[in-house]
Amino acid sequence: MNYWLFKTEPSECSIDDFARAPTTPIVWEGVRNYQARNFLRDGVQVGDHVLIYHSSCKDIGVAGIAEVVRSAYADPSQFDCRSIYYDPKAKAEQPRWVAVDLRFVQKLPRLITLDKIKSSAKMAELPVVQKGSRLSVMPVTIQQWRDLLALQ
DNA sequence: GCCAACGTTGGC
DNA sequence: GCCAACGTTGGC
Repeated sequence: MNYWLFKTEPSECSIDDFARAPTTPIVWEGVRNYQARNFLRDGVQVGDHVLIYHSSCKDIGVAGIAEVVRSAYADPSQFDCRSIYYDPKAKAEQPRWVAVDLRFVQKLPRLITLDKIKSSAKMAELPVVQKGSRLSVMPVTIQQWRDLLALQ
């Protein structure tokens, strides 16, 4: 089992959206970066646990936890010309992008803020605090997972 | 809205 | 395959 951190802009989809419909699978689509896609396609497995991280917003940080319930499949939004994620170069017989499905596990009682993560020496190696790190899907070690959740 | 740090594109 | 120009991300 692996651990991950997924970034999302809460104005698009936030932990509260998931909490409101906790039994509805969360379709994680729209990843349009090859390195992040490769993690999704080759690494993310059913049963993996995921930190939901809110970015590009007022309250930045880890907001909750989800679990993978479906591994990588062709991201439907790449074929949808009305979608902001539409990719005219993607072909049905050779999809470029993949999606996974998640299940809501919990919203953390309090956000683990980026400030707090940065101020923890144990989190120095966490990809999300590395300079220039912009991946929306990043691996997290079990130790980082435990240490991070211990910050709350 | 600024800007650093990427990633992508396309001409050559 | 190089690299300049352009686009995007995301914290501040």
